Amino acid sequence: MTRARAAVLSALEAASEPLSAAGVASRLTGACDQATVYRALHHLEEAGLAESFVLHCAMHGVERYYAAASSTHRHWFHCESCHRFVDLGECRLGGIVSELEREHGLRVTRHTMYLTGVCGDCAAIEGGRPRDGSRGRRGAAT
Amino acid sequence: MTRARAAVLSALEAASEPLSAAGVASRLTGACDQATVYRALHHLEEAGLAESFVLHCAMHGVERYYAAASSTHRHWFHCESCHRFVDLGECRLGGIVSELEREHGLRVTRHTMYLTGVCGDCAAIEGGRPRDGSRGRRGAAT
DNA sequence: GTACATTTGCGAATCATTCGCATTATTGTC
DNA sequence: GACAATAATGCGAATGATTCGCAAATGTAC
Repeated sequence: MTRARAAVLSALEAASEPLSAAGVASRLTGACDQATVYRALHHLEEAGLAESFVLHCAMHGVERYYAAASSTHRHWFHCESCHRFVDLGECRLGGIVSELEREHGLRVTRHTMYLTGVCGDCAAIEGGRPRDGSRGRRGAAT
Repeated sequence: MTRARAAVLSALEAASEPLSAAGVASRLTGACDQATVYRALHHLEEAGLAESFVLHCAMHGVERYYAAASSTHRHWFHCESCHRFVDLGECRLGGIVSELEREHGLRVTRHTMYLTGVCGDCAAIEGGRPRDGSRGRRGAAT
């Protein structure tokens, strides 16, 4: 594995939540080019070392987020107030997915699922700004 | 409701599957500006008349797809061969979502779920091009 | 260590989506 | 039905994530 790819993979593994390409790039000290980050992320996903999904959030717009692949497929919750992710743990959709697969005669190769709303921390602060609201790049948080 | 918004809404209602902004625009005879289509789609979604999700497909790239809101929340399957959507019917995630909400102390306001793979028709054609593969705009179907 | 195959950097290009602003359509009110 | 106030539309340009082309640099097999 090349240096750039290894660096991108460790960034994903070190993170406690999915990272966008920009998020990965900002964590790479020996900065490598953004095109390389994108290519590395593609490569890691194809190699089964990372999983990704596309999510829209008011603060960051539409971006693809990557997480290092764990032993089991996982899903995430995204807080629309603090813009952090909460790990929802192992996927529980197996039953529903195979049910739908059977009922509709499909061959499902992949599924995407994520929840959005307000996390416990932010809910506790009664709709105000959470304790860590300092992560955005692009404004627009109404 | 203005003419443009009404036109966009009927396009969504007439379609048997979710449409991207480009898809809506291409079905509007008395063509209105693309910016207007985007604004109308936003408006309809805010008004609860449409639902949307962002999906990536090899042929069309990342796009947001809109469907006229029916009485119940629905989910879709996207075929990676013919690039059509299959309606999976009423959402069955209620149980799982509230379970996760409780377990993680979240307030879930929205969830996104979709399946991708090969639909029955395409599977029957053994990996070949399906009967209707003539819908793409941007190349890249490897 | 050499030669060949890959990957990286850099800069420019794409593509969906959004913005600014002047013009036009809607809508409630007389 | 005409009028004023408000919101929506068209047009053109801008934005932001992502991708491409190509030359230089790195990784890998022998």
